[in-house]
Amino acid sequence: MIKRTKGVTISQVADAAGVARSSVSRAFTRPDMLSPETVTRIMKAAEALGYVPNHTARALSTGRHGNVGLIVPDIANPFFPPLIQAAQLEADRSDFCIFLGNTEENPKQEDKLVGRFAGQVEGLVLASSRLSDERIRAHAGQLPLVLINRDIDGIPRVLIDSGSGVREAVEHLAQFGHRRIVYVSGPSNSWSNKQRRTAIKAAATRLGIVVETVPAVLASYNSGRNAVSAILATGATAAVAFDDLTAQGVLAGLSEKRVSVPGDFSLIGCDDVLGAVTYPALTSVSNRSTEAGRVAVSLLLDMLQSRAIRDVRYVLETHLVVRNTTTTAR
Amino acid sequence: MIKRTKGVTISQVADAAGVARSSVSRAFTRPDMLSPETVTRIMKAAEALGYVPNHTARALSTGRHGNVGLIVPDIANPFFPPLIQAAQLEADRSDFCIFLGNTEENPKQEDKLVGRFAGQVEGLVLASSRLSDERIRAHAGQLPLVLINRDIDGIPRVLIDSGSGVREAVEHLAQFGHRRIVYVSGPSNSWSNKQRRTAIKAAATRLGIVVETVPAVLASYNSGRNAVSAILATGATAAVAFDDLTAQGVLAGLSEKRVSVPGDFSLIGCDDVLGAVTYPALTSVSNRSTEAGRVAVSLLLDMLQSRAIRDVRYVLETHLVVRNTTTTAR
DNA sequence: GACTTCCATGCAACCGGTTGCATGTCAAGT
DNA sequence: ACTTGACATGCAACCGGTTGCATGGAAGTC
Repeated sequence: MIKRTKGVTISQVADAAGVARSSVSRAFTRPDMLSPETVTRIMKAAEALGYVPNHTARALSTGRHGNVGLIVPDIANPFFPPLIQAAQLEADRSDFCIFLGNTEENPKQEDKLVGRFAGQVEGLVLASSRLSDERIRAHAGQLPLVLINRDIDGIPRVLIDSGSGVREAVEHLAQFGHRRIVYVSGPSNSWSNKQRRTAIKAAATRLGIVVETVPAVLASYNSGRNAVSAILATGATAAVAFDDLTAQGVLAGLSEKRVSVPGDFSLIGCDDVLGAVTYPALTSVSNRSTEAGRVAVSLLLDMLQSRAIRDVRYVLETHLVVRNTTTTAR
Repeated sequence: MIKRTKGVTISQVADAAGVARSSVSRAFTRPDMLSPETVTRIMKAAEALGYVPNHTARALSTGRHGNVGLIVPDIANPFFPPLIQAAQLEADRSDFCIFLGNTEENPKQEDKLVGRFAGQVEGLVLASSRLSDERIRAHAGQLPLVLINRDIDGIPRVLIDSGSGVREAVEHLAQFGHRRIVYVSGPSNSWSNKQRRTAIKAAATRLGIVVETVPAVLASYNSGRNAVSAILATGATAAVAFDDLTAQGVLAGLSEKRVSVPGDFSLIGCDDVLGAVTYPALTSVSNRSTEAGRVAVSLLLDMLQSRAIRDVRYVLETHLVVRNTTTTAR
């Protein structure tokens, strides 16, 4: 049977070392203020007792928790894990901890999480937030906030410009002679979705190509698969999907309907999260989620240190990664 | 420019409502102790000032943080997101928050995270921990701990018994006439890896089948792919991989080498995280990670409430899910 | 040897809540 | 009318640290 040791406090260490509580505190936070002998004596006593500073108490008196929150809509979406990892790594470099929240694409849950985190983190990164501008502004009034893939004036933000990559995608299809294409859209309250749709329309118009939009509701394999009938009904010869997951679903749906890719139909994903693991390997718009995670946290820590709110707008460009799901129009 | 509002404290609310601080506190935590009129008066004042209780201060005096930690080795591994989601959902039902940590498969990082979390959570779930038994025991002495896929006496644990499914996998291959198979192993410090290897050997021995082990170092697409030459060199006609990701890598490697699956070679994954999205759809051992996450958190919350440490050993059975990567031995 | 300086350390207030106990009030019981 | 008790509220200590200021002793200066 394992038994729990109750916490050793600073007072016990102080008694053991024969000093005041304040000295123990200083031994840990500002050892330069104490004589070296006192520090070692305190440290020895602390070690012997197994003392470990109480994070909560420290946070209460200093107002510094040493953690930042990161909220994402869906951990299961392969777009986010690299972003999370990079954020964690960057936070780690400054001895900060990341608290991760998953909202299941649900604004109410997101709101709740932000409120819940607010008291225990020094700042927050909201990735692909599904909240309204108003709610985000309100939260930004409470604590330092950095946004990823959400463009709101006055709030520091890191934007992955899939526009550049999507433009290349449309040009790529145009070169292959496609004249009628489909955009398989994602979540309607997603900033990226809006951005991609806009970029596709603009590029297509410029090149004299017709674009139709087929909604896939969620960014997922199944909604992509379910969208296939609608896609084929448009008579298009190629599609660009909101993301790789959706594209993968479309790929599966097409194969079920005996539509060969790229022979009969060309397909392009977005975010390049699947690499070459689909069959055939998916042509996709590159992803900068790792940089986005890193930059967002770095920006946030910067704000915390300088206690200033900057109106930063950091844009990361993307490009088309050509693989095997695109070819000449039938 | 957004400006930050500094926190409203309980004293300000007390002054505004003309009551003592303790009454404000009670209005929020035990309103039944106060007269209804006082409660509404306090609530009105709190509302007007925009008061929100300070989580840290509360945690300091009550010792209850209202969060539990969840530490996983690799968020990017599709085995974990469903587990994380389920854990979060279960925690939510009791108004607990999940703090997620990612260790990048690194025991040192894991140790650090546990220490870091220890002060801010009431309990911890370690999923597929890469720590030594000693370290885990040491941590269990500090705070309530529940393990997933790690079997240590005296510490509550939830185990996904892939043994049952793996046994079915071997029997399935035996029925198809395979006499020589390979186990593509995973991380050496993974409990699941050990469990699976043992189960395969046992089942194979019983059925008179030869098993060779080829290591894939990490549980990943690339290590699976890189293991292919070694796999083929054994002369085996089928393989069981540590997990689906590894299997997917093997699948890709085989296809590169023009070895057709299942025609020339049969392949079985583990954890069934890819569903039917590979091509051909992967036969795999089912996964109970959702239940594992839910049960682990529920167990932990239970421990927190009853302040007792139970020696629970919760086992979840698995089964073979047959798809299209297995057939008669060549 | 007296006076200033500086450094190491202690004292006590503070962070923002919670909670056991004391106090005061009012209504019911006898 | 006096006791009793229930109930609403306030007081003050406490959770475990941090930090501005006071203090005392040793070293430095003339």
